[in-house]
Amino acid sequence: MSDASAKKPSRIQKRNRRLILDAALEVFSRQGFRGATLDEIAAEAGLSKPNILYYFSGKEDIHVTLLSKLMETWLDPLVEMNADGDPATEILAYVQRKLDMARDLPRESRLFAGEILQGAPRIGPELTGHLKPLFDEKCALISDWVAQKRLPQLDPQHLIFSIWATTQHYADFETQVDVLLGDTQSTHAQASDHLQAMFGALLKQK
Amino acid sequence: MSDASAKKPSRIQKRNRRLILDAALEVFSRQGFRGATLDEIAAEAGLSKPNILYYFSGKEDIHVTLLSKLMETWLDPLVEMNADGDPATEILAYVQRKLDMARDLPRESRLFAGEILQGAPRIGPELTGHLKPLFDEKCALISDWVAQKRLPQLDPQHLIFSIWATTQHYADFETQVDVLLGDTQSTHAQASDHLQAMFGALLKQK
DNA sequence: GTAAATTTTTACCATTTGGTAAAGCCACGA
DNA sequence: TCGTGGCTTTACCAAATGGTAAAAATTTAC
Repeated sequence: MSDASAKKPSRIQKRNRRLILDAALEVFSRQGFRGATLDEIAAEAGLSKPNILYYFSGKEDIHVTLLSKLMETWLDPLVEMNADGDPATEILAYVQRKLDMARDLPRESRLFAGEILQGAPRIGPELTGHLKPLFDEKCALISDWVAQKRLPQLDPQHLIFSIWATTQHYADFETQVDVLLGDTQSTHAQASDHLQAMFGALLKQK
Repeated sequence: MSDASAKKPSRIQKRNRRLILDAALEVFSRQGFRGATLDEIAAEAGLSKPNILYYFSGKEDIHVTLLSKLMETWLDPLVEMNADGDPATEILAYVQRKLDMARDLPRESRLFAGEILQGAPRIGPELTGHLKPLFDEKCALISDWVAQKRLPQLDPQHLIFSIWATTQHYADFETQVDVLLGDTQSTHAQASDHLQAMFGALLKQK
């Protein structure tokens, strides 16, 4: 009847697990799974390596935990896209939420990008299990909007790909963006203006 | 007086260096620099590890060689964007070349993406030395087109980012695209249609 | 305050990894 | 046929890496 996960975590457990996950996010997002080392994560977290293995059963456990927690956050902006609103407004608001998220959670974006780049060896099931149903649902919604002539003819699937690609680009390719733009302080605002204009032009053409 | 690189490479040297670089491209593009191992590259190339180190001075040498060779190919489509052509036509043709390249050279795209994701520790100088001047030049060209009213008001820098992001997405996030589209045979054609429509709408609005 | 439970450290270990030394192999010209 | 130079293999090595055992320290419950 007893369950290992039934006990409520102590204050120390909560603090240290958070320290570890935060450190691991930093390291995994830059080095990928195989490139990251427990020593590096330990150093970043300010804990000893065996201490880390007291809280997680291994390197993979940490990585999987990170990816699982991330998935919910990641899908949230898309979930919020509502069938009741104005089509173009809803989609442009989604673009904005996605762009804001790339600014606020760049490490999460890179973690996800790295995992997909490597062929999604550890997150594959989540993709088919969680992402795909939501993706299909929202594609169907956009298709409906098109059928109702509330949007011009367009390809819902590739529209969503374009939104993901353009927004996440600012997190995943941040290094390149920084090199090419110099030290502009207003990158986010410019990106927002551009993306709103671009997707606006696509969605509002008659 | 003698130079190590002066001797012309033998047939065997050319073949084996190509084998190694091809294998390394496969491994580095999936695992990143630190995640890749010489053993894996050796196995993929069908050579022994010491034999690989006979042709390259180390792991980093292979990686840098790959990235250097890649850079030229990578910038080519942008170089071809011509000041003499019709603005919208030139830009849309660039989008198409970039998309074709993502289809034809997905490993190269992922290699580059991985390097940028990791903060460009080994390609940084190439970015400022080669990419940035070209980027600036083409941004200036697009700016001119806008100033001449041959294009609507738009942000050249972020336009180019959007082109890179949307086209390379099909290579870098191939795993995710495959999961979400099922086994469609016509992904490339659909992507092409969508991107031409999207960037067309932006460039041709009055 | 003290015993029990939890957390942290110390001291390891087996495997993997990038890299080296040197012997062996092999093609080819004299 | 012999030697020479380029290529390949065998046998290593030191450092790094993921992980473990168990003692030591600390917190918590009573």
